[in-house]
Amino acid sequence: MLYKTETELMKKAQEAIGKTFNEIDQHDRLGKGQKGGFGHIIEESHFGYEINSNAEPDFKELGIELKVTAFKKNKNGTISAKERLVLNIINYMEEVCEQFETSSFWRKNQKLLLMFYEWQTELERGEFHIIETILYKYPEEDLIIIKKDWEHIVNKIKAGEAHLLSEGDTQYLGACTKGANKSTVRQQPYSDILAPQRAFSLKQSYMTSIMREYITKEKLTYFSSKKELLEKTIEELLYERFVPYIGLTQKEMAARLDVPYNSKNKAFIPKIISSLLGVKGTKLDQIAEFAKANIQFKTVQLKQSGIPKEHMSFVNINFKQIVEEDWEDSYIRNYFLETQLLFVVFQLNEQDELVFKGIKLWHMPMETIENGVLGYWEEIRNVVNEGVQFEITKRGIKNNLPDVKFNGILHVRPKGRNAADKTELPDGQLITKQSYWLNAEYVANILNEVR
DNA sequence: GCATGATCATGC
DNA sequence: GCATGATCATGC
Repeated sequence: MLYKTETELMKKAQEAIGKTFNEIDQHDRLGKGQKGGFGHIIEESHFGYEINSNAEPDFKELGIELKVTAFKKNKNGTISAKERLVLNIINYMEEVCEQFETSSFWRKNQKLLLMFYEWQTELERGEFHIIETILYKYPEEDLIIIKKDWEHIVNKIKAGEAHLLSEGDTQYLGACTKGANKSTVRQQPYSDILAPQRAFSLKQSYMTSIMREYITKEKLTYFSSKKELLEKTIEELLYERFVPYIGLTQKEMAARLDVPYNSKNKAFIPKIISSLLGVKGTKLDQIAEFAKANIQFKTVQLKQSGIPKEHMSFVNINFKQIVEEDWEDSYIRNYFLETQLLFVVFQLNEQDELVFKGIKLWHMPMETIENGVLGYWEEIRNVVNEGVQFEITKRGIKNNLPDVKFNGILHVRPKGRNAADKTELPDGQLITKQSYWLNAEYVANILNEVR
């Protein structure tokens, strides 16, 4: 079946909206023991063409690649991409010979026919519905960044460091591992070290923003202009925006940016940030560059010694999940792989005022994730699997989860409404809600190079 | 003065 | 009511 125009193809695509995969599948691909994903079902049964794995786009006459991808509903009513969108495998030997315009990524993926289905854990796979379908062309602002990401990946291969590629290195376009297992490796041109096989991918955060734009109709705001993006990286633009305020107290910053100041209420800090970025009134998670690249901001208060006043908390641990997940798809690994933190750093001066010191855009190095964080994750699982031991002390209820001294990177500590705010462990015991915290000393080391 | 259990404030 | 970012409080 040939589709001659985009309109014709999209008309056909839209016929799938509202259908389940069971209704679409004509080749019993959902039956027991059958492999192959939803993409295969749509290709074969809905569009009626042969499955291939060419370097060319699926609908090659139109230069359109088909992708079937899932979103899930969050507890708060928003939606998120279930996963990153995995594109073509990177041939390290060949990609380095290309320009962006002739690259395998661009040739295959410049126009994407995206079909979104909702992932619902309580349903059988065949019961999932196609909810929306769109012909996606990258907005100009995004394409500038994607091109830089591609160049970053290729430059790393050119430096003989294909084995050191990491998803956290780039903003929207990533190089994610793809293979049967860790031993799936490939040759690289400028080093003898075999590198894990990787594919180009659109990051989960980037996919989430597409889905929110088209499914729940959310609008994002860019803080940077196309012109600026052409000349500078997001990181450079951020520094540029923040630099004029270095040395000012929080109160002075608020005054200069015309934001109401209240030393008791830290909510004015996000307001200061959106204001100095030039998008006053926009919530930080509605800033396009932040949402798409998954940049989360964190304020840090340094004591005069340069050590943060407090450890830094993250999400609460789901203990039932952590004992069941594999490391490769564990929550904490993915969080640090896919999240960039924007540290907004203040330091207490002699008058006990908080003075703006600078920012740092940071992601956790792969090595730290695969050693330190992995070790900590394993230890939590060990303790939970053996049954957490509690001890009542004068200061409260103590548990035997690995503490702040375990590896100098992160630890687990209570975080809830109060000590009675509890969650269930896999063995049925109750425990005060616990969160991951990055150790203050570790954060201090990260911030050594704050500009 | 840190370690660590407990708690606050806010937004949705 | 809950998640999240942030901070308090005190025994050691």
